[in-house]
Amino acid sequence: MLSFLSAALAVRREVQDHAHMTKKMLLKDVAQLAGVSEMTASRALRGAPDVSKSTRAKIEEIARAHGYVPNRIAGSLSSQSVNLVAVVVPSLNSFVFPEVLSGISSVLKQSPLKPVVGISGYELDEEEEVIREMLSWRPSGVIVAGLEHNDATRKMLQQSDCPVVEVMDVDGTPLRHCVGISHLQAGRDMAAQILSHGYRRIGFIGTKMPQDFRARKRFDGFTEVLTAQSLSLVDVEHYSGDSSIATGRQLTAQMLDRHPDLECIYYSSDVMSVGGYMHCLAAGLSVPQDVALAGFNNLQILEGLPLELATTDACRREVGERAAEIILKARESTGDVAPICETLSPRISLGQSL
Amino acid sequence: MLSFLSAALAVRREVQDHAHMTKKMLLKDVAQLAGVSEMTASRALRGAPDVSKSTRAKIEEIARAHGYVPNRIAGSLSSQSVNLVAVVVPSLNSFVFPEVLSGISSVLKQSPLKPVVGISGYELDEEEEVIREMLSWRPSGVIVAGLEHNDATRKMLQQSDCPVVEVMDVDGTPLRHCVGISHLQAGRDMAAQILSHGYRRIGFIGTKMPQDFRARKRFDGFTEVLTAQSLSLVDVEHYSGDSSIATGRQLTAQMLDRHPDLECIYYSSDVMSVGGYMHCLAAGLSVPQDVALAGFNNLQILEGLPLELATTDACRREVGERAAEIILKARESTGDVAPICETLSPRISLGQSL
DNA sequence: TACAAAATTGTTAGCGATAACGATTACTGT
DNA sequence: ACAGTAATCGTTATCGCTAACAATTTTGTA
Repeated sequence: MLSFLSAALAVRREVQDHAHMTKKMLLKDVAQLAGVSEMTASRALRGAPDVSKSTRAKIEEIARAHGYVPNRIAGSLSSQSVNLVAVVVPSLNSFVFPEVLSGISSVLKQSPLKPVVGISGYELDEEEEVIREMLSWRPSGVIVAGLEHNDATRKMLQQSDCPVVEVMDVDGTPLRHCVGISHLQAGRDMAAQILSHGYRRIGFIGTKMPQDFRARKRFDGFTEVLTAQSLSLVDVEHYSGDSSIATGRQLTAQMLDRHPDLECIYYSSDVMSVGGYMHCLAAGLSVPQDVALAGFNNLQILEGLPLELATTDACRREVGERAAEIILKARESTGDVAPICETLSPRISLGQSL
Repeated sequence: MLSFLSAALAVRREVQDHAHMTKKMLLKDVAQLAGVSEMTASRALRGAPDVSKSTRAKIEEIARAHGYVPNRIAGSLSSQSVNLVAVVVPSLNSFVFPEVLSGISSVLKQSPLKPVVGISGYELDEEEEVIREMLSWRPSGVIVAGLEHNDATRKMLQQSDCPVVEVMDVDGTPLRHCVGISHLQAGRDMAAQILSHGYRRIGFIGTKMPQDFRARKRFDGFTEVLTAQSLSLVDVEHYSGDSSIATGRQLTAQMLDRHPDLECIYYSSDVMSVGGYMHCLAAGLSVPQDVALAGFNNLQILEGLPLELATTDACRREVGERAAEIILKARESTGDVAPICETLSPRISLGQSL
């Protein structure tokens, strides 16, 4: 039953014997062993042209046999180029950014560029530090979530001579390139949908606004439409910390407790609306008859629930793809690329919860 | 209502004016402007000693004013040290690794080290490439999920002169350091629990085994205990691709369709067991009366459900913390650190689904 | 066969920072 | 005021690799 384990062990032992024989291999060592100059070895291992088939093979063979791992620090310093793209996102727990990353990776795979992720924790000062750290490695591009940065961050990004793409949001002035959706409009659209379904007593549950600019914009767009109809939110609840199903459930319970006649709740995230739905399931409330629910992001966790919850797709994967394409385009062209700003159209899924 | 937006715009414009005035600042430029040597500027900006309070202040001021971002490529090449820790995980979508990362980050924050994430996609050859890439940057440490690697990967990791910690699993022979739980034992324990509750007609739903060694070990441990009781799994379902609630729901529906008399299902992941639970909710089945469910990982999404699902906590955060601590310890001590292997004890939560 | 063009290899000079050590200046006590 | 030590600051030599260009070999062709 465990045969695959013992097989693995046998292989490992065999390899360990070779281990101590080898010391830190340098390009110089490979070159010497191959009887060529460092330059030729360098060219061969990089796949550069101007190396004969035979010597290239010999060099590659020696490098592999000795487990040579090129020192990219030295290489990058010399060639003045780093095949990394800095990707700065607020969090990886929120279920939303992994998909953006996935879009970025899939596009970058066609190139030698590799994404490197930094986490800003929804804090502008932390973001500054993360970006400074990433820029100190002189990446080939920067993709950063959001349009809001502190002065120091903006200055750094502008002075960096690599392409910068701000993603996820288009409501504001981008530093240069930008891909995303209008959260202001997403909020407005969902409000319109909710109103068109006849709901009037509406509540909102969302993150502490100063932390999450995009959630704030959705909130603003949402209330803007309500106000235009001379309506206002019956109740608003703000939480700090990560969104979670548990928090969504708890806050929903509290809000419905305060306002049993609430007709609809708009959440700043699907994770929260799922929590709200869980409360309804546990409390025996039927959705949308007793209360209607709507979230945001169109996260994967919505799939498979007994009921399809209303949401707005934030085009996360596509945002990642487009951003990466802009980086690639800027890399190819010699001069500056004219600022590109792509506004994607978020799609509302009404599901069965409205 | 949108006042915070226009404020942001005003600030941005002001900054842009400065942008074009500055070119690529080098340490040499900072030094020159401060009227000191490169060395003093370097020392000042690094916070190294042997710089007077006043000159340090002057240099820092100039650097900040001109938006100088040190070139860590040059710095690292010179100092032969890189303050990065490579973290290689199979996926970020699976809900499980972000928490490991979080544990790592929290510990590394006490040091100058920063984690850098690489994704191996549950493929050993992809893992090899990712690790080669990371090692080429000469990190101060490597944390990699799993004990199974191909020969080339093992060789690289052994030859690298930085500490290597394999995490999440202890069933096998670690290259050197290792922190995790025994998945074999986790499988056995859950089987024992399920049997002790009287269930006999049991099914299993899990990932395609060759991809995920730890899921395979849980499966092996699980069936081992069943076999010891002369029992065998009534049904086994394997899926490929990422785990998701939708897949869990669908496969559960299919399995219960094939075997309506099934008493209990063990899943390789909580994401899947939640899906199973969703099927039960939708199909009007009561858990555990009609069917008992058990998952693995103790993911956050379990919190807030109407019913607490049985699971095993994989100590993800703690694993990350311990691994980072080993890296730090190895960094401090001059010589080699004796191999450390920490086996954490996974805690089973029975919840109400068994 | 010879000679230019093409293909392959080698040489020189950094890339931008820092370690190590040397030089200078600033204090300290008597 | 002056030796002696401590606090600052500067000079030199890399770090490991790669552009750019020079040198060499191979190839093609008249």
